[in-house]
Amino acid sequence: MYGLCDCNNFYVSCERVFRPDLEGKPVVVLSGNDGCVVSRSNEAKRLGIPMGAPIYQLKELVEKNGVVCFSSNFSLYGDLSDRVMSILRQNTTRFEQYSIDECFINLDHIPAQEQKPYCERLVKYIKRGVGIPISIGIASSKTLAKVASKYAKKYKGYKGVCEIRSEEQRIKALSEFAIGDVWGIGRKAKAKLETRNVTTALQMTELPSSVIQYLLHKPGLLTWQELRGLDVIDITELPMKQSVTTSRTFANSITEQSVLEEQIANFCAHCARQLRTQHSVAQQIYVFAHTSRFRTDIEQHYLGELITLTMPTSNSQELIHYTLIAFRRSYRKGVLYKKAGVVLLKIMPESAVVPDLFDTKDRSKDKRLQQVLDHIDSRHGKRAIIFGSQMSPTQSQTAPIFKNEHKSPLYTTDLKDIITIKS
DNA sequence: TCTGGGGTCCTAGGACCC
DNA sequence: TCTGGGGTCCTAGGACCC
Repeated sequence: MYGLCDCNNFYVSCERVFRPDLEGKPVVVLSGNDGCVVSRSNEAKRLGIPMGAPIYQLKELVEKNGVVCFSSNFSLYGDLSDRVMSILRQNTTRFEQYSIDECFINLDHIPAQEQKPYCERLVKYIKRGVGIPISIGIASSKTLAKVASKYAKKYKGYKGVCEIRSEEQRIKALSEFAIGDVWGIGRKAKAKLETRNVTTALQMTELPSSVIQYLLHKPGLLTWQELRGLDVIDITELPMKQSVTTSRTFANSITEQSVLEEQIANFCAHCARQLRTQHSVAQQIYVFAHTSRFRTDIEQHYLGELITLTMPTSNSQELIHYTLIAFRRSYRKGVLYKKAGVVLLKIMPESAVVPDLFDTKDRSKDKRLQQVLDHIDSRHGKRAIIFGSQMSPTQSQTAPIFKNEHKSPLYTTDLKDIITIKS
């Protein structure tokens, strides 16, 4: 049996840990650049604030009801996520983290009739110890456990834990569960199933497998089996990410090359640092930048360049160097760039790199330098020391690049001294 | 005026091989 | 007139997730 543990309204709950006065009030957390609503308290949901809505469209509703808005604060959410996850990890023999606020725990080390009370104690313990409310769904497959967790969240009477164990419970739960809410059924799959008059999860399980295979292929078939109680979806925790992305939307469009390059260098450095923390290297870089897709008054422009390196690396300086070369290949003067990003691909463990006989670079020297820089970073905080390319050489940009007007405190020391080195 | 960010898996089709 | 069969690997794009 699995327990799917899901933090309730996670980002909002994180903000409330430090602001208990906001309990019972409508609260939302916004995406980067204070754009869209990405997390809502129950009160905000009740006001009809939809997930993903641009906040500027809700101005009136927000003001009228005193909705409290927060900019996203990912170091805070990551921190609280780690605390919740480490408790759950200690309470199972098999732990699989699925996202920042969700994980599956195996419950087979506990007798069947004890599993529900055990999970109820976990819910209480995490609320008391970390301050985050969670829900747990118990079932024999991951998809059914997700269904159960939705019921646990929906009805107060469950005290945060709902289980689907008997066949009767499974039929009952699925017969009232909308097809589009099933894990793995997105917009397209929902539409296809509706042409076969399927609107509930139960009706999907009643279609023959051949029809599911024809309509939805392998992923759909797996979901179908899971809904029937079979445990077939594997969430193998990849020890290493297969790609690393850093991208941002700017508060105002950027046209100036030097300003854009500074941002792109920053994105690249951020990716490279992530690579090093997982002791891996990348052999490909994809850099992109484009105009706002919502603007109809200007010509859309999309820049995307892929570079393959002869030697995979995690060295910031080297990655920034090639990223900027790629970027300059297609930067166009006068274009209003609204978003940009860097993706590192072809990732492999550092230990798997085979030295190149004809390599002209002194890699051990580069590595030692990088280690010193990382050491300074870890001691004095991120961006304590940065490359020159990460700072704009021109001062013409006066408007802020990003918007974060409602960010909660970081509870970490600010760095005043910034050392710059030539890159 | 203003509209997020970061991932994974699967499939079809092309290139290439014998 | 008529142009095979079987396989692998890679890539781009679609779909989905939180």
